[in-house]
Parts: sequence; structure tokens; C-alpha cells
Amino acid sequence: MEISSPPEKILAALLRQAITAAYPEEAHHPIFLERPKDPAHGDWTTTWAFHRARTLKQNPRTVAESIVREVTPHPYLHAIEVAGQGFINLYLSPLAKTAILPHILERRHRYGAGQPSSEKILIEFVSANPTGPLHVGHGRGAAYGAALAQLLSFAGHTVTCEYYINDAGRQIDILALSVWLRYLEHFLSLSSLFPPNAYQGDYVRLIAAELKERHGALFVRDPTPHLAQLPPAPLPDRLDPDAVEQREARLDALIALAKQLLGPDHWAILHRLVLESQLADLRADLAEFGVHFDTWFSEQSLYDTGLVARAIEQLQTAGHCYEQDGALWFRATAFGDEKDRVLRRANGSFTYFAADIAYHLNKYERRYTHLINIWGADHHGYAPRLRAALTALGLDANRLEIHLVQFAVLYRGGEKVPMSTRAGQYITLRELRQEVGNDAARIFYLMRKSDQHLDFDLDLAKKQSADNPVYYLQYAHARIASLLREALSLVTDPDPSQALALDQTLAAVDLTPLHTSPSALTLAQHLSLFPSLIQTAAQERAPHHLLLYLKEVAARFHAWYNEERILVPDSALRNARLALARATQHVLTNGLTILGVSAPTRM
RNA sequence: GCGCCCGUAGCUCAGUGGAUAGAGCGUUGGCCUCCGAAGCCAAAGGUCGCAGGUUCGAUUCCUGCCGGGCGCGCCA
Repeated sequence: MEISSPPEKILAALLRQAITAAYPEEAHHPIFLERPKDPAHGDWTTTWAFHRARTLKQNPRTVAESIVREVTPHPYLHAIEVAGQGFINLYLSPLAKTAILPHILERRHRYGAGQPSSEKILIEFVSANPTGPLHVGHGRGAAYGAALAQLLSFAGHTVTCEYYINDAGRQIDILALSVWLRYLEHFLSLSSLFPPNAYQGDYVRLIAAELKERHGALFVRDPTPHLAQLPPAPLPDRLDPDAVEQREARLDALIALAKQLLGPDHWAILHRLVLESQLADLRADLAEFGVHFDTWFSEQSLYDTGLVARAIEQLQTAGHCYEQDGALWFRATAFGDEKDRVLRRANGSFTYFAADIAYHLNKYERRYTHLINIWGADHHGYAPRLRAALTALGLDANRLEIHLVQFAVLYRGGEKVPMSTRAGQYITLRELRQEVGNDAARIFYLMRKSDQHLDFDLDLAKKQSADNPVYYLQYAHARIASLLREALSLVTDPDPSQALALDQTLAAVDLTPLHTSPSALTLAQHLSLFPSLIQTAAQERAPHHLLLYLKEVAARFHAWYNEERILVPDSALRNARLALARATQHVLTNGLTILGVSAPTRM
């Protein structure tokens, strides 16, 4: 049977006919079928009678009864009834509930996939500064973005994943300086020079060591004679704004000194080496986590190609800018932002915001139908100004979706794990993956709505037991794999051709033996919801809906499995049950694959 | 101060303009001579933060209040 006519569509058509017969003037009023919470209220229900009762000047119950009287019999419709104040409850026949199984066994890894759509979507996510390892906050963005990309792609859209590399700003200069100073420590005595607001993490020392190994003393210059020119360092215990400002000024002066001592060429080499080292680490980390990007977009390239200057000119030409205190401002307030924003500082350099406008202008020029940005919650105040700038450029800001991913708070032993990006005191994504494994990390990140705070219980994620939701899903999959090995008398999993042959055989099996088993029918019916679930989850950008659905599928499978033995001697019964088990396995595999979680055949 | 997120079972959280509000953990009690017990079945546990409003119907939508979390740069 074709998926274009799932059982609920047939029910809707039957209702349509009945309504046309009972109330010809209502023939075109839409019918919505819902899944009742309580299975005692049917497989599908409609509240149509409530909505039209007033117009029809009849009470809902009467309306519902008039419709039900006109419904014609159909092999998919087991029963129809009026309930409560005017609900129309419909019950599917066992035939309707099992009809999906051959379809699943034919479609296999494509079951649930949507028709190809004309939507071209760009998803930008993670985009963390390449100035240090990814931490657990980035991990959530990575897990969410990757799952969303898979979901949208499976739903039928064309998806591109992009990472925006912030390689142009001061932060990379600070990292380069930090590495250089650690590198110098191998050659000179500079014990008190390393600034408190430079990058403190151990990875900085590692890059420095690597630099020494590959390039020897190439970058050694002694800054000691020049230190007197630098702004003084405030005492460490001073945390007032003046002291903070002084430290920043000193840091900038140190960067300038480094550039001066090394000369433009050597500074550029150092800068590039540091950046490449960090990027290589980011790529490796993400790849190990199963997160892949199609394009890596460099912020610096926006300057190199003159796009930043062009974008700002465009804004100026359109009359949305003004100069004040030597800086160039964008009149963001004219587009709903709470204050105007600087595009070019008094010192002549462009702000990050200016580059970001250029970047998004470029995204629009690449002609996507939807742009999805996944940002950390700390970027929250930033969305209005970006939208304002895009609108000012005459672009449709509605095509840009910004999803803010809230932070994850780690718990260990019931205690919050302290996180501070200062002084390199944070748990990295790599450490998390090593501690709990990729699958558990993925599932825990995706369990909650992305815009909601997440408590990540490290102890629970590591537990190999019932309370860990990771194993619940994987266990169902492995159980089925084990059944299939047993059924085929194999020691190993069936190879692809054996698996295909199995699916073809099972797709042709007579399913009537399942008709008398409520738990089998419930499971089969649940499997039939997968394609529409994919569409709504994709539309709502909500991979966690898929995760909840899969848990439901697993629960129904486990319940059925405990109730009925699958590998029974009666071959007709056994094959029908195997068809259901195998179809369940396909749904689990397809769903877990989208979420980036492995589907093990043994555990 | 302004903005965003949240308030549902002891805990962590789903959920929906509809009928008796769900899951996992925790508690209690059952189920393996038989396909994987990392599983299943059952019991107990609720003023859906409070107060108004819209609606035939509100835990869901709107407004106000109370409580919690986060963010607000000529940083990136």
C-alpha cells in the first residue's frame, strides 16, 4: 500500500463523505483527526461537531450523531461512535493497523523519509572561536545542530551544515600571543610576564611545545628590554573596572610588542600556525563526535574579499548610518533594536557585528530558502541587531531563524560541576565524550527542548543500567538483532544481501496472525506514525520529539516481546511476528541514525 | 532597569484548546525450566506557581503578580 494513503487519511475521507451527506453546506469545512490520550477513546478522534455546532444551531452531540449515521463501512474502519458531549471516536481494524508493515519492509532505511522538497536550508552551528577546546556547552549546540540537519535532510530538504570561523578578531591575536609567551618560556626566564587575561589552559603550552619542536628558536625574541614601555599591570586582587581596563590595555600593548619584535611575516606565520592547530583540533573533536560540516566559512575571508566594506557601504548608502565620537554607527533603533550599534570603531577597525552583517549578506546571496543559526544562549541580545541590519539591507529577515541553545549544567554525585571559562576551568566536550561515551552524550543533549536549561547527570549517563535512557533504546534494537540471528540460525549478523532477502520475504508474509494481539497491533500502529512524526519534528526544528517517539516505540516493543514469544514453531505465526519485529528494528535504526546515536546489534 | 527561558508527582522532566494530565528515577509488590530481566506488569504519589480574562471547553492562549535561571560591551 502507498504511504500516501495512511489509515487516518482514509478515515478522514469517510468522514468527509458522511459530512457532505449530513450537512451539504459544511462539505468544505476542514476535518482534523487527533490521537486521543486514552486508547479507550478510539484510535483517532475528531472534535468537528464542537466546532460547527454553533453555526449549525444544533448541540454537538446531535451533530456528531447525524454524521456517524452517514458513515459507510470500510475494511479499515472497525467501529465509529459518538462519545461525551460530541466527540466522534474512530476505531481502526487490525487490517488497517498492520498494513504499514510491508511498506516499512520495502522502504527499509528510507522508511519515514519525506518527498524531496524545494527547500534549501543552511544550518550554521557550533562556530566556537578557535581559541581553545570545545566545552560541554558547545557540545549541546553540536548535538542539536547535527541532529536537526539529519532530521531536515531525512524529511526531504536539501541541507548544508556550516561552521563560521572567527579567525579575524582580537581573540586569535590573544591566543597567538599566549602561545608565543609560553613558547618563549622554553628559552627565556619570563616567569611573571604571562598576563592573567591571556589564555591559561594547558593546551596553550602544548601548542607552544609543538611550535618549538617544529620550528626551533625561529620565533625567539626577548621582550624584556621593552617591558618598561608597557602599561603597568594592576595588582591581581584588584577586580574593579579600571583594573580590568588596564589589564586589557596591557594585553593589547603586548600583542603590539609581539608583532613589532617578530615582524609582520613571522607574526603572520605564528598566527596561522596557532589558528590551524586549533582548527585541526576542533575538526577532529567534532568528527569523533559524529558531527560533520560541509563548509567552513572564514571571517577573515569577508575582509579579504572586501565584503565587509561593501556591506557597510550598502547600509550607508541606504541612509541607515551616522558618525559620532569618531565611530560609524548603525541606526538599529529604527528597526526595533533597543540601541544603535557601532560598525566601525573610532580606531578605524570594524566590529564583529560589521563582519557578521557581511557574513549574513553572503548567506542570502547564496540563495537558501531558510537560514538557521544555532547560537549559545549568551548571544541572546544579539539577534535583534542582526535582524535589524538585514532588514535595513532590504532582506527578508523572516528567512533567518535563530535558535538559542541554553547551557547545560553538569552534575556529578548530585553536585553541580563548577564551570568557569576563566583560567581554563571547564569540562571539555572531549572529556565528556571520553567519560560517558558519544551515544550517551548525544542522547542526554537531545533529551530536552533546546531552548530549555539542561541538567546533565554524569553519573546517570555512565550507568549501564535500566535508569539510563540510552540503553533502553539500544537494548530494544539489540534484542531484535539477536532474534533475527536466532531465526536465521546465524552466529553473526546477516550481511546486506541476507538482510534484503529477509525483508523481501517478510514483506510478503500473511499478517492476519497478528490481528488478535492487542500489543502487536499497538506497536504496528505506532510504527505507522513515524513518517508524519518526521515531518512535524522537522518543521518544529525539534529533534527531541523524535527521541521521545523512539522511546515510545521501544516501550511498545518491550511490552509486546514480554507478552508473546516470537520464535514459535508455527511458521505462519512466527513469520508474521518476525515481520513486526524487523519493521520495528528499521524504525529504531532510522531514528537513531538521525539522532547520531549508534544502533548496536549486541550489547 | 530591559530582554529571553522556566514554574506540572518526592526528584528530573514530557505533554496538549478537549474526555480520567503522562514518562523515567525513587518507594512497594509481582514476572526468567522457554527468543537477551540493560526487560515487563501492577500499586502508591498532582490545587499543572497565584489571580483575572478569552472560549461550549484553559494545565495549554492573553494580562497582571509571585518565584527561579540566564543575558545585557566601540568583546568575539
